[in-house]
Amino acid sequence: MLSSLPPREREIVDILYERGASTVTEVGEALSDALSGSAIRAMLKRLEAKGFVVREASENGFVYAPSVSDKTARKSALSQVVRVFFNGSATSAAAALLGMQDEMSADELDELEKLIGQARDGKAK
Amino acid sequence: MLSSLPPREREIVDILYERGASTVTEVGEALSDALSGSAIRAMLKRLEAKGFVVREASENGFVYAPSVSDKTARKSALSQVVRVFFNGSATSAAAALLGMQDEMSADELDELEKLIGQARDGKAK
DNA sequence: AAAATCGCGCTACAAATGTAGCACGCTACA
DNA sequence: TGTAGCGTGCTACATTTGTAGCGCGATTTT
Repeated sequence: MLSSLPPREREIVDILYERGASTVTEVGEALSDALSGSAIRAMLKRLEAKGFVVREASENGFVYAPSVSDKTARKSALSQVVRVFFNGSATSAAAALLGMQDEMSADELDELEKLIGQARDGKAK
Repeated sequence: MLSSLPPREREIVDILYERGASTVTEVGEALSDALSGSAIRAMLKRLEAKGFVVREASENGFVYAPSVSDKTARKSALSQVVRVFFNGSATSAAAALLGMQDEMSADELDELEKLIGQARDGKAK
């Protein structure tokens, strides 16, 4: 569980999910406050030991990536929030998302409507 | 930011959001693994010092509550997830929520559709 | 009123976390 | 062809977390 990670480590995996596989330097750039390379490496190492990230060698050094698939991670992050903040109701969470619609275009709303239709169909069957 | 909290402290605030204001004992019951009362109290104390929880005396001891309103916390939790796991797209997050629709009834889907309509109206104006 | 409880705060301490410094090997290029 | 620069992997260490034990006052129980 991501939520079992200490803040800094958590921040780093988050970066990895946000930016995708990255090198130590890239992680450093994304960090909220600058850290020494070795500090970052140490974090990454622990993360690797705990099994949250994997690394792979490439030309300019290692690239680190989350070991859990985006898909899985998303799902668990989402249900976490739903449980804690929305009484387990995915619907109210979705509603809240709608409320932050400054970032939602008309097209996106259409898209969502379509998805709702599909969900309903799936249910009907 | 909640995400700056160490795992255990985080777990405790989560409980506070999930269950609402609680006593030490109640927190203890909700905890994933049993802790001594004093351990919990110590956590809560730190949380209070950091300003994440507030406490208020009542008949049977203190009740602890998150200092940040549910509303605010929800919003920030949500946008956190959206940023990290959904490339900042609230829409795809909502879509993913739909995907977890085992828990969504037809009524809820209707409700959501209505909300989309409203969002669209708000935009149109 | 002595004894058993209960919630509380304090202190203490082991373990985990957060961070930097150092020495090493591999480029690149003056 | 040395020397300046990366990226790396230790090791070390201060701080923070995570947890329990102890002693205290208030409340209940015999």
